[in-house]
Amino acid sequence: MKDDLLNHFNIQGFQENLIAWYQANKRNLPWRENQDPYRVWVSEIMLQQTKVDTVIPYFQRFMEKFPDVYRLASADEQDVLKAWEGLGYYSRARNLQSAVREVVSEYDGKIPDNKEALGKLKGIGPYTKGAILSIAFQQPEPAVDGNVMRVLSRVLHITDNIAEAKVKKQFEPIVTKMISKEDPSSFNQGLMELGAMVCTPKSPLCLFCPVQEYCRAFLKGDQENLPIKSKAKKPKKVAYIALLLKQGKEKIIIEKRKEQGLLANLWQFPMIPSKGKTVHEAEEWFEAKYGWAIQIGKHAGKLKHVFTHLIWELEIYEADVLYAPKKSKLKSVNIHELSQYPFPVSHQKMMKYLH
DNA sequence: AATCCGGGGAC
DNA sequence: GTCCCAGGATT
Repeated sequence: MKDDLLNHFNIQGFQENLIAWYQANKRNLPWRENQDPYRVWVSEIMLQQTKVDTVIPYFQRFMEKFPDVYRLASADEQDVLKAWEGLGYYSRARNLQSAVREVVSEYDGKIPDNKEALGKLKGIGPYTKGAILSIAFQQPEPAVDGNVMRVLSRVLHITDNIAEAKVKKQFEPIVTKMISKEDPSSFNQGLMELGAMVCTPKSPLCLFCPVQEYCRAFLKGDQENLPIKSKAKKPKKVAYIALLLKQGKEKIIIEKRKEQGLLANLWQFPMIPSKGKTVHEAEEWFEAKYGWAIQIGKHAGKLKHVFTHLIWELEIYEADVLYAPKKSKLKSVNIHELSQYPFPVSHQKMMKYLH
């Protein structure tokens, strides 16, 4: 990327227009009620790859349940995951709690206000570090997210592929040069708010843009073609037989997922990799893996669930327990107790087939 | 540098 | 269907 991007750029004029627009037009959001570093932190984690409107109710409930670092640090991880249920990227919740526990044990419960300590906490990367330092502590640190890259690639007419890590990193020194020393919080949030409300991915509202006069892409009529971003590859399909496995009339069998990887530590109905398997082979696979003898019965429906890099194709079957070992990975619970466990959305959809 | 990690909403 | 969202961790 060229290093003379800002040579003939009116940084002060850009700052003034952006901050004035932000102050006049910013949305009333729950995490903007004050600058409590804990609230800023939680909101920034929830907002990773997640829209504002999705986050709002989760943030409200999370703050009622875990109002400060001590309440979150001492909580049961399953309760934290339950509060995160449906929000996705569940490692965010587990990393957040792990980092909060470190803040309690190593920093006397006070969230660090320097980038060295903050950046070492689990789940806090370059963006979140800069967001907390600028918003909660008024430090002129860059916070480069997707909005900021889109806005600045247009304003400065940057044509590098923003999907590349090295290109992303190059936005940080640029923001460091552009950021307001007087109000870094409003500057960073202003860039993001502008990206969300005006400088949108498609059909940006340039006629209402407070920094239109500074925008090189608008000058060239190029705003619709920026930023440049290579496409992600398509997710792979994986087929499963998913079981509504009953034990008697009231009990249903569920299973806790592994500690690592996809949907870690969430609960699910038992799933059998079904590629090339007959129903009978699925029963045998299940007995070999769990030691439970089962009988698969009626086909109850099918579900397709799309992840970022994966597609689950679930064939849902009712099934009955013929024999259960005394000790098992599987758990037998009353149907009315299912709501106490954190389930991924795909398996919440499965619950509709229960009767 | 590439891959993994959710879910939803706008179009 | 496509895109992408206040990204980070792992390999």
